[in-house]
Amino acid sequence: MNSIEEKLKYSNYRITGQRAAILEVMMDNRGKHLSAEEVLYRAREKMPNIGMATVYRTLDKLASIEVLYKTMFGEGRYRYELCDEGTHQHHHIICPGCGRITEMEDDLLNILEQKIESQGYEIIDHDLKFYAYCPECRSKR
Amino acid sequence: MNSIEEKLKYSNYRITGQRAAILEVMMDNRGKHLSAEEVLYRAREKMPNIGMATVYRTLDKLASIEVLYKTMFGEGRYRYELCDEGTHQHHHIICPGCGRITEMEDDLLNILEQKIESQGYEIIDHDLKFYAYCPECRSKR
DNA sequence: ACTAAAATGATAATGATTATCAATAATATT
DNA sequence: AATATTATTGATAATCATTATCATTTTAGT
Ligand SMILES: [Mn+2]
Ligand SMILES: [Mn+2]
Ligand SMILES: [Zn+2]
Ligand SMILES: [Zn+2]
Repeated sequence: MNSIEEKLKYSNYRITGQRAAILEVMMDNRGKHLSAEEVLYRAREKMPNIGMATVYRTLDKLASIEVLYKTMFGEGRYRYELCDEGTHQHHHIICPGCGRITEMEDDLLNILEQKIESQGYEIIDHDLKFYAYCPECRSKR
Repeated sequence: MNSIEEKLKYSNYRITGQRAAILEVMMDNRGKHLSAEEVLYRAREKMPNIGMATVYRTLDKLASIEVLYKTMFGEGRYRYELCDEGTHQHHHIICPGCGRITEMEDDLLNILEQKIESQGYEIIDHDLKFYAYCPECRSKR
């Protein structure tokens, strides 16, 4: 169960026009971290009458089957992005100066996860964020 | 600048009765993760007229000088706890079944942080969460 | 075509956080 | 000590992202 198609198939929920539009938006914006509002705006370019409740519902559904990754970068609203396929979800570096979000691949967490699993837990997900001034913002201080 | 007293002193903001009460609440609940509402409730036991705006203001202020750690465990509201002194902030394991939060010490992130700093970033903070079914919740499935 | 279930969109409701502002308290100045 | 200046407080209203409601529409299975 790895590709988006498989996840959708096994979720057995209907691929309506609205949902396809939202998924397209997310795929068109691979690597970006979109808020529900931004998704609504872009989805309306494909489907002018789509409502915001549908956007919220669909984003949550896609997140629940791990097609999307839903997280908050400390601004009081969730953002969504396509999940990494196969590999571990990447980490984020958020600059408190300019708000820019950088991504980071790494496998060190596997070690921690093994430790946690050896204590009887079943890991579903993880979320690692660094708050760090980026090189540009640092030079401006 | 490590102990709470030092942090308060260098922050030079006034230690009013309300602020002392809130700080006391947090110290009485070391290891717990309290919402603003819970802090309000407990603070009112010491100071019946304290208002909720003051609680929010104070919690944010204490978080800004790193006396408190403010984070969200995926339920749409922030929670606050005393910062670890000296050492690195610990990590959290959140059980999607029962909501229980477990803490975890570890130093592996130092390696990642060095990597990030070598790229010119200046790290302020980090936040690592694992979402994992706890042993009890696992056996109930 | 017919029926049952699922999805949609408009709108209202919720709930946590923030802003406002007059009243009060703390500190500095005389 | 009295006064002036500044910060803090609490009541309340405002904000804003997310959720709930519900009548209507769409879909899938027969
Ligand atoms: Mn990302
Ligand atoms: Mn903790
Ligand atoms: Zn920056
Ligand atoms: Zn549990």
